[in-house]
Amino acid sequence: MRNKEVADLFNRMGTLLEIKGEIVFKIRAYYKAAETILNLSEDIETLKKEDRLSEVSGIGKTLQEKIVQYLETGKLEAYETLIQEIPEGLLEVVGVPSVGPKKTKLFFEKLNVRDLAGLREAVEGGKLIGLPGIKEKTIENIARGIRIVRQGRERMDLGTATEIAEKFVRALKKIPEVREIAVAGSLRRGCESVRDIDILVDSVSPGKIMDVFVHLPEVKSINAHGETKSSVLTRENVQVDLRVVESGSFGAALLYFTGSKNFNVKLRQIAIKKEMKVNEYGIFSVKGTTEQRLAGETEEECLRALGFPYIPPELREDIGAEDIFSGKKIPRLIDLKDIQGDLHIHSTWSDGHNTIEEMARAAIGRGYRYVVISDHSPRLKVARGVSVEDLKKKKKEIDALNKRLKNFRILFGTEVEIDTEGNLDYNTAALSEFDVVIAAIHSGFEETAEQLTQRLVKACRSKYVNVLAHPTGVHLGKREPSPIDLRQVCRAAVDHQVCLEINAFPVRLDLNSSNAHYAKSQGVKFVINSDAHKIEHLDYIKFGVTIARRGWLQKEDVLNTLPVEQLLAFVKEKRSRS
DNA sequence: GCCGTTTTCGGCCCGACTGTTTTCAGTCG
Repeated sequence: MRNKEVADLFNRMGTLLEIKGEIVFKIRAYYKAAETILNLSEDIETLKKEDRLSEVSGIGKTLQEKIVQYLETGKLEAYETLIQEIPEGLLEVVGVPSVGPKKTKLFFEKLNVRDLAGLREAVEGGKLIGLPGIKEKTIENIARGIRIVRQGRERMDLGTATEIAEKFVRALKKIPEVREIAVAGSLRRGCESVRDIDILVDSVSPGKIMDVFVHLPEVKSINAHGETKSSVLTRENVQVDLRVVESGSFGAALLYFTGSKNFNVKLRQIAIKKEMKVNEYGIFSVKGTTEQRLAGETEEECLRALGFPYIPPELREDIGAEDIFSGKKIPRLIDLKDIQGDLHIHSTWSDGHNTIEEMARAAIGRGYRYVVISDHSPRLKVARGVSVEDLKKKKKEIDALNKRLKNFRILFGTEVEIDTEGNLDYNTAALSEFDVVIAAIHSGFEETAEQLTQRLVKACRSKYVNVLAHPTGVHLGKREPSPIDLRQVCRAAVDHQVCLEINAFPVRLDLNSSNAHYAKSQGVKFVINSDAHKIEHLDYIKFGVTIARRGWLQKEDVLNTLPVEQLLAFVKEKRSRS
């Protein structure tokens, strides 16, 4: 897949054209194309080969030619020409907070600033003083922006972001003037990772709320402090934005601040066609110069005014956008309460922190009907994988516990290693003893895409494998997803009755939502698992459900929404088949 | 640069905050 590569190229093109001062619509076309390509479920090379690039909306004749040229030669002439004129280093300059394309151009033309280092020198050398529209305050802001860039504001995982957001929500809720409060933005949409946190408050005293907010102990510095909108940086370098509106606008504001950006743009375009207007204060009908408010209090009401049913935040993305805007029915998405058991849980038998009993009781406390204790296999030495000899003892412990537990089943499972040849780390005799077998790759990620793909495919062919855990191996901030051929893996999974896991561990979230959406289209069945290594991790399951929802999954797509008997029947059927 | 059951030309989402300005441009989301 070279989709990301092409998308990056177009994004860079867009930014450089912005600095150059091209008309905004041309620039927007590049950005839009980049985003579309990034969200394609199909390989752009396949589309090119099959001459179907023109089917992609937002990609016209010119961009098609550019894509073809780049894919074939590895270079784009237009880009090479552009960077002769606008240095590539300016891409990092324009990335500095409070420096946009206009200032970047100004610094380049007047001071020959060509990259971030150049900007820093110019600021420290006092060179910015005297430039048009630049005074002391602006220079201060730029200096701060440079510091922020150098510290690196990375994307957070959903777990970290949720924690920080909850801290702010708790603190703000204590203000009596807060009538309602909600987290919005990418966190509400459940994005795999988020860059900043958006909070929305319903109140008639915005000033008071703002004052409390910017002075909370978590706040390190204040980016902006206005009447209804403020932005701060926490001590962990996380940006938190707060917006205050009144009740009549709360739904419209929530809709607006939840995004996604593309979703909002689309809504507004539709509104215009219907002689309506959408902003954060409401939905209005526009007749000549008179505006009349039609909705605003709740999201449902706003969407209804525009002719839509309620659209869950997780679906307000590019994935499936065409279905939404063409008026297709919104399916009933899977819900956390549909989950009957967690199939991927570790215990002290390998690298877990809690005993089987402790994990089981915690699972009972969360309303589950069963769990699979799926400890690592011996090959994964760092995780103290369970030896073949110990498996018998472990099974005995589980059997004894099951006799004591009512209305709950502990299943005997494993997360068995797939070695570099695609073989499993337990022999057939051992594998046949498990109730459920999860297979996973934890090493040898440096292999080629083809090799990695074949390892997974071969694992699917084993009559004992029921689940492929974290199929791409992605680990936020540590490891990029393996370049596996998901199409082949999906086919093997369907052919051999293997479920693909949505691993809910916040730094993993693997499959991610777009992969899950694609896999569903290929007929794949799923399991959603926490991969818990201690009791508290069991709650991560909610992030997995969020990802599943973002992938348009329904209850019937997910195996661990079934009662234990049907789960075991699924395993039995495969074993009897091969 | 894209796109079209009002258009092949003339549109292309909307508003807050900041810092610099005497009414607005730039940046951000």
